[in-house]
This record gives sequence, structure tokens and C-alpha cells, in this order.
Amino acid sequence: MRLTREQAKQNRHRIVETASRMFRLHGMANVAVADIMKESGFTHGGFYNHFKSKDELASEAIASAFDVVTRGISEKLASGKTPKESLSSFVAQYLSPPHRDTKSGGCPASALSADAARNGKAVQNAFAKGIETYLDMIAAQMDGNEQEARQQAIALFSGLVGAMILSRAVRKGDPTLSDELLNSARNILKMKN
Amino acid sequence: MRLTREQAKQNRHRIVETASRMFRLHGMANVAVADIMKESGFTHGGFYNHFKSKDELASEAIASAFDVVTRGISEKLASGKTPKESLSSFVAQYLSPPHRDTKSGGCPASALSADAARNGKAVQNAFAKGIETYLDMIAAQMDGNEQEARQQAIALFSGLVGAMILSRAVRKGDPTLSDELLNSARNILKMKN
DNA sequence: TGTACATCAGTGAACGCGCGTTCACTGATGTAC
DNA sequence: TGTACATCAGTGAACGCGCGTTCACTGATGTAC
Repeated sequence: MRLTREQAKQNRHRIVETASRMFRLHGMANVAVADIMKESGFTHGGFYNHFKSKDELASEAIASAFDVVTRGISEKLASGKTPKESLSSFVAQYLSPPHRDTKSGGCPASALSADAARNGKAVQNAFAKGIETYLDMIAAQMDGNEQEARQQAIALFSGLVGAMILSRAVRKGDPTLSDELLNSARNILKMKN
Repeated sequence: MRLTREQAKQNRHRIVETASRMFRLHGMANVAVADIMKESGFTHGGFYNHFKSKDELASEAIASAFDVVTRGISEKLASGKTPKESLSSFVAQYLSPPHRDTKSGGCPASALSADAARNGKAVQNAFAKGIETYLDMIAAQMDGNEQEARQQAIALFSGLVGAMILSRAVRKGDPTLSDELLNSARNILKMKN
């Protein structure tokens, strides 16, 4: 049953992408290796032909999630008329109920930061690189000198991530508060930039 | 070996407080019932004399964590000279390396929101109540009418939580970025209020 | 107030389940000649 | 270009471990009379 090298590479890639979606949706600790393999169309035994451990997959899945998502955002930012408009619609989309309720493909920063905090250096390295990409993209739309733009980008991104995480944390317990968190953060963060 | 009712009540309380610290430190999924009982000075079998399930404990532990922490903050806010000064020093303490690195007793909102998002209604209810307490405390220090103050409180708190979570998520992978996130968010968030 | 029995917070072993990882095996692909 | 052998991406069973929960048991407290 040996496969073409190309075929094997594609299969490996499919596993990483599947994991990147499942991890964001359920959290890294709540997705079993066997689940990922099944969802990718394989039996679980073959996992270790591709990865040394679940942790190794985790690092790649995080990198992949950031890659895919930031590429999409980058295109949208570039298509706006002015930087201000681009940023404003980015904030609106980020803090929207669909993004909060997304079943896959959402921002890894708000979906996986708590998991990353409890993981090791390799995972956090991938995570840090993803954050840098986000910050660079946002800072490029900001006024002021480089340093100011970077600080503003950090404050804005922190606000987005915090509001999203809090909104998700109370969604089942207090849907009204969950919506309010999104709306208020959106109002204030759009105004300030 | 039956205990005094009072003794039993105290023991139960001790278990909740221990859990509230351990959950914040390691995450709810990464702390076993047996660990909590051991840390509280008991064997694990007795757990179910006090709680119907680990989930029931989780709700109480979250409520307890918010109670203890917000009470402390409330006192500090009241001791400042002006609301602006109080808020400013609250922000500075929240976004400090000691709070990021705290081994227990930190803000439950930044430590447990991802766990809450993946839990049920009961846990999220306790979580939502804790968030409301935070927002009320912060809004009380804000200028403007009630609605404006509340929106500003939400934006500020989101920024605090987001910056803290991101800072923790990259601490082992990129300590410089971890510090920068704290510092930049602190600078901007202090200025804006 | 004293006595007899029910209650219940502990203990520590056990159950059942899911998970990460390993292993023997298969058979088509890749490679050495 | 053909042939013979090594490689390796799959399969599916198994291992070992930790976890949430249950259970039988103990003996001091609480309660009914």
C-alpha cells in the first residue's frame, strides 16, 4: 500500500489542516489524535508515520492556522479604499457574531491562546510568529511613526482578542452580555483608530 | 469518623478554594479531582460527599475566584485619590509581569475564559456574573454617562484580558514579545482613560 | 439527661473509559544494479 | 529498460496510563425517644 511521495505529502498536509480546524473549534486538549485521523480519512495508527508526537502536530497546526487566516485578512485590508476604512471593517468583522460562532477557520489568537499558554516552547514559538504577523498587518494601517503604530496595533489587537474570548466565555450562560461585549468593544475600538 | 457539621462545611470550603487556585494555574481540564483533594489534604474518594460532579465544583470554584479577586480590587480602587488615579494603577497592576507570572490568585477572566467557553451553562453563568462584577467596578471609575462608562469599561477590560492572555501565550516562546505586549497595552490603555 | 440508632464525611480499592503511543503486518513505490 | 530488494504510508489491534466516578466500609456525630 505504499503511496507516491506526492500523495503522502498531500495526506500529511490534509492532517495538519484538519487539526488546525479541530483544535480551534474544540481546543487542543479536547481533540484526540484518533479523531483528527478519522476526520482526515485515515485510521489512527498511521499518525506516527508523519509526526513524532501530538505536540509536533500542534506546532504545525498553529502555524498553518495563522498562515491561512492572516493571508485572508491581508487581502481584505489591501482591498479597502483607505487604511482607516480597511481597519474599521476588519474590526467589525472580527467582533461579529459569525466570527464568535464560527465552527472553524476563526482567528487562532482568540481560539488557542489559552492552550498555547499551557504548552511548551515549540508551540509558543509558532504562536508568537502568528501574533507578529497580525501586528505587522494592523500596524501597517495605523497613523503615526513606527513605534506609535506598533503600540496602537498591540492595544487594538488585545482588545479584539479579549472581547472575543470573553464573549465566547459567556455565550451559553448570558447571551445578552455576550452580544453586548462584542458591540461595545466594536464601537469603542472603531472610534479610537 | 463523622465530623462536625461546621468542620464538614469548612472542609468543603477548603476544597473549593484549592480548586479555584489550581484551575486558574493549570486550566480546568488539566487538574484532576484526585489532585484537588490531595492538595486540600484529603483522599479522593470523599469528593462526591460534597459535590455531584467535577462540573459542579467548577461553577463554585469560578464564583469563588471572582469573589475573592474582585473584593481585593474593589478595596484598592476605593483607596485611590481620584477615580483616574485608581484606574490607572489598576491597569498597571493588571498588566504587570507579576500578574502574568502569578502562580495562583490571578484574574479568573484571563485565566479561565477559554475553559469557560468550552463548558456548559452552569459554568458560564458563574463566569458571566464575575464579568459583570468587574465591569461594574470599572465603569464606576469612568467619566461620562452610564452607557458611555459601561462601553468604555468593556473596551478597557477586553484590552486587559486580551493583552494578558496573549502575553502568557508567547512567554516561553518569545519573552521579549511577551513583555512588549504588556508594556504597550499598558501605555495605550492608561492614556485613553 | 441517657440510651439506641441513623446519618454521613471520611478512606482506599476498584471500575470503565478514552487517550497517546507502539507494534506487527501489508503491498505498492522507489532504488540499485 | 528490467529485475530484485528495500522502503514506507497505510491498517487495526494492543499497551499502559490517568481520569471521573462508584462502592463497601468505618466510626464519630446528630437525633428520636
